[in-house]
Amino acid sequence: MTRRGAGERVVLDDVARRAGVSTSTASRALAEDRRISAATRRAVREAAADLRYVPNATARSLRARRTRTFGLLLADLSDPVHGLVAAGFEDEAARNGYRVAFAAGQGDDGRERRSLRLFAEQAADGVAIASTLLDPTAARRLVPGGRVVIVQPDSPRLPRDRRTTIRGVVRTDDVAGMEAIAAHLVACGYRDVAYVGDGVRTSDVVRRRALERALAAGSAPMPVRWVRAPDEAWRAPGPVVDAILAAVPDVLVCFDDKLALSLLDGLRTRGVRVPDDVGVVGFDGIPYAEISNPRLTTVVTPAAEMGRRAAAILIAAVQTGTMPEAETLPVALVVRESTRVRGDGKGKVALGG
Amino acid sequence: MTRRGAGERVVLDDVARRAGVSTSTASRALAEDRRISAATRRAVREAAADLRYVPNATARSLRARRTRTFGLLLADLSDPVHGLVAAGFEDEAARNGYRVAFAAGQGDDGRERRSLRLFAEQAADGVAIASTLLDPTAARRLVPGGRVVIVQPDSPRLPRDRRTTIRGVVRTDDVAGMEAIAAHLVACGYRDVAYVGDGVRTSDVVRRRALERALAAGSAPMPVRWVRAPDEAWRAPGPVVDAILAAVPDVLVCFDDKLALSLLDGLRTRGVRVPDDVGVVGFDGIPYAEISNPRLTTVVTPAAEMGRRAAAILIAAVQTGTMPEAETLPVALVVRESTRVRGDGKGKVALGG
DNA sequence: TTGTAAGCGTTATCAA
DNA sequence: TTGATAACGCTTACAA
Repeated sequence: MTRRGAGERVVLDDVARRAGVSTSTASRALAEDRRISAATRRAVREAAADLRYVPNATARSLRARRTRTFGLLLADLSDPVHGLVAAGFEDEAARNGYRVAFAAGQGDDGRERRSLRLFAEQAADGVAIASTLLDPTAARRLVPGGRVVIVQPDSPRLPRDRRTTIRGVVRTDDVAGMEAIAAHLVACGYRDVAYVGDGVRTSDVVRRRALERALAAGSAPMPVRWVRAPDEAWRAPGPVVDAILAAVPDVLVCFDDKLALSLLDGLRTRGVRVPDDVGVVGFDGIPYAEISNPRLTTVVTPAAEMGRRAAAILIAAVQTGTMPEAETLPVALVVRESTRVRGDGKGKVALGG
Repeated sequence: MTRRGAGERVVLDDVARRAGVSTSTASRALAEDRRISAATRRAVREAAADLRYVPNATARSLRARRTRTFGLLLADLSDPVHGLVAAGFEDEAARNGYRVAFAAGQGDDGRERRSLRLFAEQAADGVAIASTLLDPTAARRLVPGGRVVIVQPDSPRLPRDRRTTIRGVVRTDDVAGMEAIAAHLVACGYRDVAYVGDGVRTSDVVRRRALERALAAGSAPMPVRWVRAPDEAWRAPGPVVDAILAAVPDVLVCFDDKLALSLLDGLRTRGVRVPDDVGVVGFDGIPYAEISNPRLTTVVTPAAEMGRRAAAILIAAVQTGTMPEAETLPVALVVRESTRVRGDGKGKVALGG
């Protein structure tokens, strides 16, 4: 009864016994409690080391009523943007002593809810959700404690303009990004602009509207055509390319880089040259956009930083007891090869007038 | 004392009380224990639903001495291959009721060990490690229970050839992949072959050796030149491109797709045309290789499937008590635009073929 | 069929 | 400065 079998795990009692103290003293000693004498502390530390004691986080969590675990829910771990968000989140969390449990929602409402429930059962101290259709209120209801931060919310019920105040949200300044794109398009002399996106996702609508508004506001207002590309069009861009070929615009502004890069390939297949025949602009700044051929002009968003901020916000929420207000991170237009200044009416004749 | 405050979490006792049964009956009822009458079970279920009861996984784990959690340790979550491994792992784990905690080791030995220790404290039921320098034996020592599976081990102490038997390992058949590449190079008529890699990582050495061996074995044996590219060369391929330009070979076989795609860009910058001036071959089959310009000839490895197998192996190990033997997953050469049949004075290959 | 009680490994309270 | 003891919330012998 006294001796533990070979396979048994070493517990605090074993350490205490070996150090000749009580369990509580051992516990306090390992926590470097000042009330325990230095000598006793050392003795306990040594006993623990000798026995290769590994504290049981489960028991500790049960007692402490906090797990030092965050949940991270995202649509797809293999997506480059989400991968970066996850990397930043994990880094910041780990740096502060938090573990990260994660789940992939696959954009499926049911799966997302089930994952949140699992996080709730785990008693995660906080949950971050990336690119979800759930709005913060709904998500919070599913997480006891309601400590939820949403990264790049895609809820139709959530205001995304910069002025609106809301808590527990991290987003990029997409409007500023589109304004920068618009200015660039004007500077390049593009006239016939088309936006490529699904028209459904909130972030898609926000970006398109921002582009329209920015281009309508200039000294020479320009309308924006709209090429519909279903959500997963980047996997098989053929139909979208067909739609584009029906009336090739001067420049395509794409919802994101994945779609833009996919169109680069699709257009090449059909013999359309970028940027000679048509310019292409992306959004996100995924790593590959830097080395595509042609390299992609895009708005770079700080994906890893968003993850880090999400973790930081949760940590702050744990410490202060209140959820910090939304953060909107800056973006930057990076002009590369897929757009360029057009000749003064020379070269290609504009199709759209 | 009887009534819980508003913010308090609902526990099993509350459910039991509301259903008018004891805690144990409630517990059994929620577990659909056949000994509990159907009526009681329903009553308890309803009470739980009314109160929005969420079971406490921490308490359950403490009692059950298993957490239904796996740990996943990989170098970098934002790497496309690792992202896919993680996605597959999470999918298979979730499908079987396991949660996944993950940590990024950043290729740093100290971080890896610390992460494994955290998994140990968490009492993870199993741990998967991707692309680590730790060999299974060392890793197992750090994880109580030793339930560890290594995906694409990179340990110099681990045999990677197909014949050697070992437990808890999932890897791709790199040798077969390189043999396929060699056959393709021969078929294309390439004579001057160069391998680009760091010469340090075990997987790098394995791939290079396999290529050398395969090319030496043909009816017309060919030597393989070796262009050194430090581990992170893909981030800044300039120096490697310089080395290549010093004596441009017929074809470059790269350690992985990241490096190959980066070289595609670097070569283009210097005016070297692919595949006209030099062929390029990658390894891994990351999504972007399908739409690069030119599209990349590469060996496609089943990254997501590796993750899934790793999870399946851990699940089997939990159930059977023994770690299954190594699995070697098949790979497939996919010929695209970055290589092509030489000579015979043919013109440029048409796009989009 | 249901209830009582013990215990999983910690930490915090209260005494000494 | 240290030790006994009671939780934390759940599951499962053992009783009834």
